[in-house]
Amino acid sequence: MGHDTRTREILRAVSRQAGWEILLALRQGPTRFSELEEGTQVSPRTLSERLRELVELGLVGRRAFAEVPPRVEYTLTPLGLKLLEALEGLESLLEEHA
Amino acid sequence: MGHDTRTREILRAVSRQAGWEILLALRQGPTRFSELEEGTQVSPRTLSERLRELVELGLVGRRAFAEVPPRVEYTLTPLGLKLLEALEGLESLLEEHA
DNA sequence: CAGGATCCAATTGGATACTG
DNA sequence: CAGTATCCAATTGGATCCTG
Repeated sequence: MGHDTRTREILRAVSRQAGWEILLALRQGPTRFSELEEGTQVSPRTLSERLRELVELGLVGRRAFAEVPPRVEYTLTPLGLKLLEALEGLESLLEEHA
Repeated sequence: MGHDTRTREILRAVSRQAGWEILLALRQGPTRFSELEEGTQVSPRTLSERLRELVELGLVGRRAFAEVPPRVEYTLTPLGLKLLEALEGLESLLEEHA
């Protein structure tokens, strides 16, 4: 384990269940838990776990509103956006080479 | 599931056990199975599985020599090298932002 | 609505022993 | 040497039900 641990954690999170889909969805703007649930077709258990990871890694922001019923919005952080763009760059690099 | 499946498989493979370490080791030049085993500290089971994936994905090349005892050398393909470089670029992008 | 808790199934990976 | 086979432990994720 070296200084690259963080990068690997990020790659791991993104490549795991619903990771990539969440980032794509959030690029459209702030998104609620239930919207992500529909969009990603993933179980609440997994969705909440993945979101927690992504928030912890600084890729996703979480904002809770004191309302009834409760509302929580997830957003892409600037870092999350950069990552997503970098990954898409990587994607086209791989496509050329296919 | 869309056209990005391949990219995700690649990210997944690299972020899994010994994935990244294999690519790093291979950049030094052709490497044998046993050398990778020592270098990555991973079980033969996992190492062989990961290598098979990476070969299948086109990131790693495999060359077997008809010798006794047998010799097999793994190398980085041009695509593997590009990927590694891209990932390192991503790494420094993430570090700035840490 | 946004999750947490629980139980279970599938996947992943280690340890060890074995073979072409 | 370069793996494969087997058995087992740990991790991951789905389904379902529950709650602040």
